[in-house]
Amino acid sequence: MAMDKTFDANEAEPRIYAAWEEAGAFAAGANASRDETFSIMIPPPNVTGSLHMGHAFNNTLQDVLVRWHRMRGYDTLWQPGTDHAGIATQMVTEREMAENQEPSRTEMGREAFLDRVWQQKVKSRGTIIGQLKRLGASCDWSREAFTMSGAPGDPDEGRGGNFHDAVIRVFVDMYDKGLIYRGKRLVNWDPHFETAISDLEVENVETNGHMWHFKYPLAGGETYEYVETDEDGNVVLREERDYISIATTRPETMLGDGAVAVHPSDKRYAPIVGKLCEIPVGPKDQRRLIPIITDEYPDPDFGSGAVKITGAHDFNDYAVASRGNIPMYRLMDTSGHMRDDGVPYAEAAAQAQEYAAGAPFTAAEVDVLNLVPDDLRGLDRFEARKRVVRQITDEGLAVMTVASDPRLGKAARKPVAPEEGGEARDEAQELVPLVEAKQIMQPYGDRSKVVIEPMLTDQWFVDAEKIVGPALEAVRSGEVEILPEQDKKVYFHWLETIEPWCISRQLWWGHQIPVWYGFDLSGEGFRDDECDGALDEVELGRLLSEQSLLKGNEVHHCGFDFARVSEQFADVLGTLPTPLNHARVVEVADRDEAMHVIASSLGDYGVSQDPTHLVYPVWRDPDVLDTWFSSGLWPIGTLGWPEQTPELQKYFPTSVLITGFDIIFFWVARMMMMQYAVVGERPFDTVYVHALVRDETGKKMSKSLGNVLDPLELIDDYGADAVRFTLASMAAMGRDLKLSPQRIAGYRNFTTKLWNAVRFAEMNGVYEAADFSSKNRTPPEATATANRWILGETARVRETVDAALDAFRFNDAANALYAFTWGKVCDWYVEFAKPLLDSDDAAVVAETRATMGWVLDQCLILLHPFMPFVTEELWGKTAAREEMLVHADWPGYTTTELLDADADREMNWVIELIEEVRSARAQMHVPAGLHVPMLQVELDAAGQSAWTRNETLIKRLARIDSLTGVPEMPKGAITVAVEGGLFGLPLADIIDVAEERARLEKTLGKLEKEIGGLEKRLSNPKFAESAPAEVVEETRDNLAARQDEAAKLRTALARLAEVA
RNA sequence: GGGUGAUUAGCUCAGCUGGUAGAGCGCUUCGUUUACACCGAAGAUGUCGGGAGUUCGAAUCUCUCAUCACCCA
Repeated sequence: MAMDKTFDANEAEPRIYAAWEEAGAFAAGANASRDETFSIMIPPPNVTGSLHMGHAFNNTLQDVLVRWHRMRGYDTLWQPGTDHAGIATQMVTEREMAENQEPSRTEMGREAFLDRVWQQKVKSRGTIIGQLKRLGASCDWSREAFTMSGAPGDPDEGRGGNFHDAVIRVFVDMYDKGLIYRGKRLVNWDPHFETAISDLEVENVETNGHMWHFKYPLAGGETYEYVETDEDGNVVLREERDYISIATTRPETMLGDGAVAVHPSDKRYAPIVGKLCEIPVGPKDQRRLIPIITDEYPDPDFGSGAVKITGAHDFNDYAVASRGNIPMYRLMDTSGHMRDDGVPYAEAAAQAQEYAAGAPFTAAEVDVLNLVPDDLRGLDRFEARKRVVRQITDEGLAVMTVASDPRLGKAARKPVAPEEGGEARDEAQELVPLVEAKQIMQPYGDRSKVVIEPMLTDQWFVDAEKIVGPALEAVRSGEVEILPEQDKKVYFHWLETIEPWCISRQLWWGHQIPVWYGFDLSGEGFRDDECDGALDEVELGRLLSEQSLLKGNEVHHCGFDFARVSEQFADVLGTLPTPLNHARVVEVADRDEAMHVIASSLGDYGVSQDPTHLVYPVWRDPDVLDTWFSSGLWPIGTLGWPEQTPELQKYFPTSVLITGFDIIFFWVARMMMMQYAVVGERPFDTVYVHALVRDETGKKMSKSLGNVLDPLELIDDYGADAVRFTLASMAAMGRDLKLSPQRIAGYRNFTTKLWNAVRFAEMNGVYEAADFSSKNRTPPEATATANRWILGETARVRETVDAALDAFRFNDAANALYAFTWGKVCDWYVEFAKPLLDSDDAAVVAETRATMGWVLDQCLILLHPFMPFVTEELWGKTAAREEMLVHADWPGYTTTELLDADADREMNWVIELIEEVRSARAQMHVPAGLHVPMLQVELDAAGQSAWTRNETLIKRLARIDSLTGVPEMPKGAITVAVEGGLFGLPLADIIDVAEERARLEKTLGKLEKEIGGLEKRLSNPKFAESAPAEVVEETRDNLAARQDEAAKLRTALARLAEVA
């Protein structure tokens, strides 16, 4: 069998992967030989996603651990699957629908749209899975899960488990326990997708913005003395004012102001606290007056120190408004346009004025009011901003400043050119509106990339504070380990200050919230004047009025399905007077339909007086759950919970979670909270948090920067093994890794190196010599020092790799294997073996073949978790094997068993000698191919026996043709000094004496520097006292050796001087 | 503003519990030695960001300054 010179990754990888799958090599429990389990849940990629570098990194690390444990005989499960990724998938699907000119989402309606998304899911699911397979991920694909499996419309229903049931069950359970509630709160609203999103889905980006300064005139033209003082209390400004100055970055929200707040300690505004001021925008006749209040929130040193309070459109203002019972007026609709509903402005403003004057109000009443002036209604929020600014400025209510005010930013300060009449103007006199150029943090949706609007809406929340306790305690106590250490702090910090988690999304693709609403028929207390337990006619009349229904409150119930919820509604109805207690609960599409249904049903009853004809319509909450609510259940959900499946029993809690730091909050923390909340157990023992993959300049890879390295292209170019090995070798804990194709090429070369080492063995009959079929091969007995040495080195690297992987030090493991395979096996052992394989002694040849065969097999085994393809290929190509490499037994031999200290010392001496000779030759320009004689001046007993045993290979590798003992170094020879020996190369005629002197002096210089340091250390009496004995001894030995070598070099230099 | 981390060879980075600096890539020179030119041999380059402290001894521990990055407001 002749092997090619290189490994053809493109040809071999798909073939090998198919063979693994064919053999069921990745199935849960495959190759298990012990009871311990090892399980990993894949962080589910988005079902419509494609493999990026972060996935490649993340999954390489998982695969290394999984393959390692599987080979070690653990009962191993790598659970794969994908995430339905609510917003992302809905976005992708809608984009494709638009490209194909299909009807839009709203045109086709919810049910048809969901069918369409399911099609999309089925279509694109294979992409990411196929890409993971190309990477070599050894997941148990027969168990592939999906975070929405079993949901209505799932074309695969029955296969892939029923994640949907688990999710709904958890929602209901948490609802029943009071951990989930509905509330009107300020949430981050995405005007593009028209849904609420969680804090974590908001990206704050520093952008160039403006801060406008406006005057809010005091009501009734009142004035006060405004006094500003410096730090020492000296008055720097004193003037009569009839306004309060407000700075804002969002003028359009002024329309919804409910108050102006100042800090209670702010003396400047103390005279006007409690008075009213006027919002300087809107129709002049209906200018709204709002109170000036105090609150701890305004920073007196920032801006004017006075802050407008718009509770419905700013998170800080929301807090102030909540504290101060300030009405929160919603100004925008779901798409970020100024509201265009409700009564005309004049009417709304009049109502608001009553609230400002102290009239009682409810949140619902306030929310109905539209305080957008008629001329601004329906405008985009940014357009409205422009108009508001213009209106105020035109009216002269902007705070003015000189044109040279540095706060205006560079553009404003640009001097006016003379030809434009600039010289004639006195810039300092010209006043312009104070619009500060300012860097502001602008919130953007992480998916939509549009500016997020804080919006006051009804949403569902998880009361995270109530379930955070066990998640915190588990990490504090060490029940769950988070690596690296620093990420624990991040975890703690977030959980300790956790906010309610908004879990409802106004999307269609997702788990629909299992809550149904109905009209609250008992809310206002029915009168039963006739005391007959039946509804009075007047009440019926009231109910009949749709207007009454419109204003009525709603009740809701939560349950696993409609059947269960309808029982709950029926129970409530049962407490109502006749005929309502006879009503039949029916499900309708939405509130509007419910209104018509109940009205006509009551109408029927009015005529027929037959209570059994009455129906009570309920409608389901249209919202779906945040994707992370379901992926938070990934560990138990994929294992079949709520069923107590054997897999759940066996593999839960899982062993390790490997994930990027960017989803510690999104996912890790939530899995912790939810697993404890639902099953009361930790989801995993250890969390290994890895860094981000960046480009070679350290920038985050992003499509917009165009610096993405596509792992699939890299796999095409260099092979999956090279990509994997690169990632593993760079996986030092806690640091970003900067990836360059050059580095991957380097590791591709490594696979070639390995390939050719095996090729060499194959060409030298290694694989014909022994039986490679047995699964449990023991290390061969070796007599030759080189063979004994490499056995010890093999044991060393095995111990290093296991220790490193045990500690999640992937880079240490990979680098140790690289150094061993290339630096020890290829650079030295293969070279040492050449003369041995050429030996006339058949026993030596046989022993060397056996050793080489075994050592190379160990390379394949130990490298397999990192480079599964090339190793499997070589494993199968070289011999008939009992098992594929993927199921080979991971070795357990130790240095205690295999490391021969004498052989180790001897071979290191041989290596040193060869290196010294080579170095001397190269520096002295001795032709590389020339075989030269060598003289032995001094050689101790150990050196003598080392030489004898390894003569042929030393001669071969150092290009020496003979060794002759001489009493002293001849003049003009090249000196080679090693531990316990002094050699010379008598090449006086071909070398340059001056050059040889320079070479020796340089080496001597280095030695002397070292000797100086060592002597200084040893001469310090405190060193001998305080340092550990072995350190002192080591230092002494070291010094002696250096001094010995230096002495030899000095002698050599002296001889050289004689020549010159 | 709060927090976390980083600063080591030309570049990208290792260096875990303090013992006197390493790798890969790049660079220079040499090389058709029958595994490999995706190779081999040899070589050069570092007051480990500045300063101070603890210690017999600091890249490593402490403090401080500077610069950069990321996360959260």
